[in-house]
Amino acid sequence: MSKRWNQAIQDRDEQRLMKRQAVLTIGARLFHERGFDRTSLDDIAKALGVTKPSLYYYVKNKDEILFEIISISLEFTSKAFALAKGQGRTGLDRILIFFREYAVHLHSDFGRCAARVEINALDDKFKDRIVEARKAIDAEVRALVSEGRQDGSIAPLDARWVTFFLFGAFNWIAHWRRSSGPATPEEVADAYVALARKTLSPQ
Amino acid sequence: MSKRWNQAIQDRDEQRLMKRQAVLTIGARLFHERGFDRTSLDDIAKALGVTKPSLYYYVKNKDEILFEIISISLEFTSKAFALAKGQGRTGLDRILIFFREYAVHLHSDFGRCAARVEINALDDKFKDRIVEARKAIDAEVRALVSEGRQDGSIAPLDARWVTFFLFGAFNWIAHWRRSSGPATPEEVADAYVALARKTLSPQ
DNA sequence: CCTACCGATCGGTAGG
DNA sequence: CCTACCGATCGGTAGG
Repeated sequence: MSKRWNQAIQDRDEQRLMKRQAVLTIGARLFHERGFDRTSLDDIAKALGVTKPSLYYYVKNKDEILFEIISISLEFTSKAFALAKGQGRTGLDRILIFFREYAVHLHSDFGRCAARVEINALDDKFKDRIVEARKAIDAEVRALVSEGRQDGSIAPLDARWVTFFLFGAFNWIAHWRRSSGPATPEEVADAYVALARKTLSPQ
Repeated sequence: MSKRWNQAIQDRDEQRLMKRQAVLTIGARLFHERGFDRTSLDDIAKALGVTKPSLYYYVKNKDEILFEIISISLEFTSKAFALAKGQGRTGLDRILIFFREYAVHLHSDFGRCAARVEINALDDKFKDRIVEARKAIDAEVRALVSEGRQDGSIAPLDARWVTFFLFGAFNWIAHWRRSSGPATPEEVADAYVALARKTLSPQ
């Protein structure tokens, strides 16, 4: 096979991946704005300038679009966690680094959609995988709380409650933030991290 | 008109109101579990042991069911706020009394539904009224934060951020709490109020 | 309070 | 990547 042939295939695959990404991004935006059930595949296709059947060249079905969006968001969240574990010295440090990354992520199309859109519509197979991944992240943050309690950087709080409490506070950003708001994502993140520090720190 | 006649009418009206209440309660439960769009009027009717057209004797349409549920929840929230203002001495006291009532409310069918279900499906008239009522409550809680800052019971925090932060933390209860969970509503409320106190209190 | 029904929407597919 | 279409669901109504 000539180089040109390989190149052509690679370009085609790359184009396809990029277009798939466009489907997911527009999907995330519309699902977040109108909700999953109130967004039709025609809506997504229209926003991309194609017809509905074309979408099936890039995704298997509507459920897969939402599942992929949430998967990508969860991968980002895991990376934020790894970063926090690598950079932070105390348990408190690590949690705050994580939540700062997470707060900024909640301002992106994927982050917003993943945190806000209900997954009820998905079938059990998809739903279970998402619930499991979320539980894993929840468990990791709880573990950081325990570390922080032991190294003295975090007050003796119930890890379970405070983790739910903080995820709720942060996830809510996806509900009220408009992209055209007055504050930047970083400003919101800073304000929220300061409040999280106050909630967690000893005394 | 005889007494018996008046009594009969009163009974009929009362029965109708009670049945309307049953429609709303079942609606709230199903909307919370499956989402508004994924709950059909047939589902609600079936759960009540009647057929769909019968529902129209008690409510105007599907939108009105959700709007009424949220209105009732917002009325409860306003009452909680009035209670807090009457009982609390400091700004911090008042906010914590309010959020304790609110946290318990979030365990009821109406509270859960109002805090979790998206209102996108409603037409603008309904939606605007809900948004306005929510803004009013938000403004009242912010005012309590300012009071607390002045009387020294609350740290010098940005009232806007901390109010969003706390509402997010509490509203999230409606997302993860199962009625069959290990903790009682009061235990959850106490744990959350303790965290809110830590977030707000000076030092 | 029910039977029967309409009109619209929508996910997905056939076939090219 | 498109035209044309199917089958199912669902809110709401007619008429009793």
